[in-house]
Amino acid sequence: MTEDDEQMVLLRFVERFALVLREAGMPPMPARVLAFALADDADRYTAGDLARGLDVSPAAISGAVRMLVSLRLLSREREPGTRSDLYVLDDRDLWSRFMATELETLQRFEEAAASGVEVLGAHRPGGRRLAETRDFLAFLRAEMAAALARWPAERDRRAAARED
Amino acid sequence: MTEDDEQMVLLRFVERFALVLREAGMPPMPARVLAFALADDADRYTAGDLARGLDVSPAAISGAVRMLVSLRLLSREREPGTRSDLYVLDDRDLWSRFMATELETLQRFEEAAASGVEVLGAHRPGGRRLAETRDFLAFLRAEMAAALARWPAERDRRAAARED
DNA sequence: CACACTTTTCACGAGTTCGTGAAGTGTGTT
DNA sequence: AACACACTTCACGAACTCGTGAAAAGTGTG
Repeated sequence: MTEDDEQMVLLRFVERFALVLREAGMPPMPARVLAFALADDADRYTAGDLARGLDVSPAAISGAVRMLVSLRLLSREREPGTRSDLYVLDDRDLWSRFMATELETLQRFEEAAASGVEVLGAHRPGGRRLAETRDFLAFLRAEMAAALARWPAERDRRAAARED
Repeated sequence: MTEDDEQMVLLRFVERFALVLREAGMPPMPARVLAFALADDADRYTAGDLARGLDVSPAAISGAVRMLVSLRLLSREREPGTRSDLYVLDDRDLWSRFMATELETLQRFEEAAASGVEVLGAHRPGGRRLAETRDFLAFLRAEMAAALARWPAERDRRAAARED
């Protein structure tokens, strides 16, 4: 397999994975950058690396990494004496952080439902449905947070099991 | 508070709640219809009810309810001898069903990650990251499914507690 | 201090999505 | 059988999103 073939395989995967991220609400370019940083073998990238690797304009990278950094899915580092930032995908708990943003979404749902109960009144059918919604969301959010907290131990347990 | 004022309060809430649904990936009109059906006091609606209630064209309702029905968030009923379908929001486990679609998204992530491990190779850094991703997603999906299964009992427990 | 290099900002064009009005379809009524 | 009513489909216009190229800004080097 030539180097170009490998790159092709990688990019095809990137598009496939990015598509799922997009369906989950992430804009196309951040999705591609995240998928690429995850699947490519390097563990730190300059903006130029990402642009060349994905074969897109540097301008597109700029916006994408800004979003990913703000979501804490990528972190920016700077080696002293160099003129470009390095973007690092901290894979140790990348997905916990990804899910943490989902939890925030869940919380916004919950707050919206709660405010609905307030303005519409809990005694009416609509308000009662909203109250149930709010309770369910609160329950689910707590459960998810607990599950996320359990993951590191679970991961180590699995890794230890594989050692045997 | 006049009837119009109440309607205004309701519609304001609908837009607020729909916004969160949209941020979670639902198109605007289905989001509004779902929010309206949830917060308004009726428990079944004709397409016309929804169009008038939301003050949008019947055409917009048509597409929105089709999507919501296909997502099983709304169900279609037909009273014999009437010429319009009735849309029912089955609030008993509306949110479990909503979350079930989220679980499918999670599964697509998982499958995409797994296929990446296959084509890229588990021994390389990128492949290893994807394998961890796959494992995390599998863990989380199992945890969420378990939490969803616990909800009905939990809800009843809470309802019983309120009775005291 | 000017230059070389990288990244960012900006404005534009292509493509997509959304909701409407108008026409069409289906169903029950007279 | 013709009509009345409700809903659906379709094509359009408006608004938005996305990624690009060009210009600007920032940063280390000679």
